[in-house]
Amino acid sequence: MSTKNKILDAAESLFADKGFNGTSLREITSLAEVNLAAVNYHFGSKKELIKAVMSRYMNELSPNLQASLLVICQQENKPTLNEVFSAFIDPLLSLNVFRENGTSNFLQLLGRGYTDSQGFLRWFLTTQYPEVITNFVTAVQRAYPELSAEDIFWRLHFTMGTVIFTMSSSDALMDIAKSDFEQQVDIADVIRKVIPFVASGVGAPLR
Amino acid sequence: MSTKNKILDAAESLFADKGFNGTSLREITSLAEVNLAAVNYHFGSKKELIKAVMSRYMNELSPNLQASLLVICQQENKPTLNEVFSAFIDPLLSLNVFRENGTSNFLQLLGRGYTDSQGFLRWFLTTQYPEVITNFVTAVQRAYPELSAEDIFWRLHFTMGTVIFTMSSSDALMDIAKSDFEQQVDIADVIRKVIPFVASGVGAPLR
DNA sequence: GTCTATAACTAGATAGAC
DNA sequence: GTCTATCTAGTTATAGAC
Repeated sequence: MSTKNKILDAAESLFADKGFNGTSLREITSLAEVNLAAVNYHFGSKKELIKAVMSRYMNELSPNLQASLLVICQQENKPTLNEVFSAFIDPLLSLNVFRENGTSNFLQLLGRGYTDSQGFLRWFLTTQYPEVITNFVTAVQRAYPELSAEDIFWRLHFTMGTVIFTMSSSDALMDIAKSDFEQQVDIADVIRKVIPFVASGVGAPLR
Repeated sequence: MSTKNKILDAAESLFADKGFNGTSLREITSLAEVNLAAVNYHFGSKKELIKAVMSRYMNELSPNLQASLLVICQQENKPTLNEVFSAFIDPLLSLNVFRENGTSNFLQLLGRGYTDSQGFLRWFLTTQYPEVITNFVTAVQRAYPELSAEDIFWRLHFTMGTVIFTMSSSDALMDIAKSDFEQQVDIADVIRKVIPFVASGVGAPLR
């Protein structure tokens, strides 16, 4: 395995766990068992390393998600909101095949991107991968045409909040569920629990 | 105004904006216009300062929220979920009287506590202020008795995620709403928008 | 490409004068 | 209680030998 990939793998799990600010290049290179200077040789800076970690996932997820949403948008019958949100399940879970713990790592990283580092990652994602958002909005509009553009805007942000926050504390939540309820849950279970919640929230009656 | 309070005020707004990890004691003391050494003199350490900032809000909010939830729990008729969640509105908004931007600062800090600093703040809040959670769970159980304890646990965390995430990016969201939809919204409006969303999410049908 | 060594800087914390 | 000065340890980043 190349040095570059060893760094990406180590950075990914440390970033997901401790945030971007909370992780030093020294921790990354020592977990990756490569030299400290290698990060700057291969990526130029810590900021570029963060982008590279996220891009590796987005390039894997984005086409799958596009395809999945396209099916929803092009089907004859009007989709339900549950169907729209369920379109995320397979693309997200396929990240687990792509990389060990891929789904939860990716979603945690996404959460970090919105809270760490004053939104530079949010800017990066929305400018580099805008189609994902556009397609999603279209799908929601088909499912619930009475929702105004403003309401879609607000409720989609509520949805992102629910998912991102849940995923960024998913390890802790799964631990609590295990100790308090003897409930053994994995990331797929969490996704299946959160979808009815957000679908119902987005579909809430208007005033 | 005392040095101690100047530090608390400065720390609060910097922490809310840039996170606990992202804010240095030097930034805090220079915004507060006090000496660097004053933090360690008055609070002992940065960690203790974080606790002090949160405690100031929790001690204000907690009794108001308790009273508000008690009314819901003791009323004759079974409450709706909308009523339960609406019990949060006044106590949260009263933080704006207590401190400038109190509502949004507090909710942003709460969000930071779940993602920064590996959950030490979550531990602090749940052990120091357990009644808040207990009363809330009781109210939800009255409104929706079919929900199991596990489901309540998960859905309440989804709710926290929605609210906390929304509030921690509320400034950005209100700006976008203004420029894209000519919609002038304030923090109270955002709260009124989010409540039907979470009430409907918590009330989603079981499988 | 990979290493050592180190520059240049920032962090939290503290000793001791006033 | 408040200050300056400083310590120790951490950070990112880079220069230059191999």
